[in-house]
Amino acid sequence: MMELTRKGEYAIRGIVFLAKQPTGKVILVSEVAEATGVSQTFLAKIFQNFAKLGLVNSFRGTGGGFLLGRAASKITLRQVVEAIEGPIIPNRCLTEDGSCSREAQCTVHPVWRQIQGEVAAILDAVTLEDLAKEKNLG
Amino acid sequence: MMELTRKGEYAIRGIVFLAKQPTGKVILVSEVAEATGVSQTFLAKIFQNFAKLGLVNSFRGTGGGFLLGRAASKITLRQVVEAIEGPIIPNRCLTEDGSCSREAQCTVHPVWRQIQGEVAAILDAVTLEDLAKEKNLG
DNA sequence: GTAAAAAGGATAAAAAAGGTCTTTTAAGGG
DNA sequence: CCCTTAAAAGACCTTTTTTATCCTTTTTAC
Repeated sequence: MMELTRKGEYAIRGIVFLAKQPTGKVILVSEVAEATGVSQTFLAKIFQNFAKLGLVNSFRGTGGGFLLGRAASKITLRQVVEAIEGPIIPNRCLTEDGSCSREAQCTVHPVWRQIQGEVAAILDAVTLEDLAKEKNLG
Repeated sequence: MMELTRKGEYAIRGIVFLAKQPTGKVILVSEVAEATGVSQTFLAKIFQNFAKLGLVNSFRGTGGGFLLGRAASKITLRQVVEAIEGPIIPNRCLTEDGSCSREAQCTVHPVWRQIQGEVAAILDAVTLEDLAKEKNLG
């Protein structure tokens, strides 16, 4: 349950790699793919997705590539995950207000809401800046 | 992300319906299916699954049917969800110790662990007894 | 023995995930 | 200013998973 897809996993690896680069440096998808061990074409699609949402900026043609769309400290893990996996929705009936005809009586409903809230809060609290830091070994 | 499948949703509806019945009363799958609005054959599979794990008891033949395998207060929502959806694993690398070669360096890892822990705790805290209670309206 | 009910196996349609191929855009040399 | 080449963007295809459905078998009460 609640498993991140490969796409989501690759997405995080890729954008964290970008976040580790010097500010303003343009990086090729091929570089990111090699460094993260992800298929280049698949990663390219993921980055397209990021670009549409402004999480990364892209430049086409010779000399093109990608860089972060804003400071690493201004991109949360939640934004990254939701860009690729869609909103955090543990159950269909939380998708839209009123879509769950049983909402008023449904005792499970508040549990999903609670999970949704907790997960969102955890992911909101982590930025790419945090993730790009080298971890203390030992 | 983290969406419960239909199967998981039906499973919860079905077993909560069982939990609402008088203790010891044997219920047909067809009854549960009708009451919950789920295809009978599909629900039957789900209940077979529950039976294997002892969450419900089943009786074959004439006069057969299902009832809870133990008191509703002793069955948690987590047990129900994991019976159908499998363990709560937000990322593949949490599946087994050592399976993530990057674990030591991976800065994302602790975030998934935290999510896993929070979600498990929320689901652990809810029992079928809680879910079977009529909700206060108004 | 017959009918009722769950168990189990096989199959199939639909959706999602994963991956590849073609097109468009842009830079730079001649 | 055109041609070539590098690179992202977008369209397309394949595989796997989900979501079922149907049919046969086993079990049990009467």
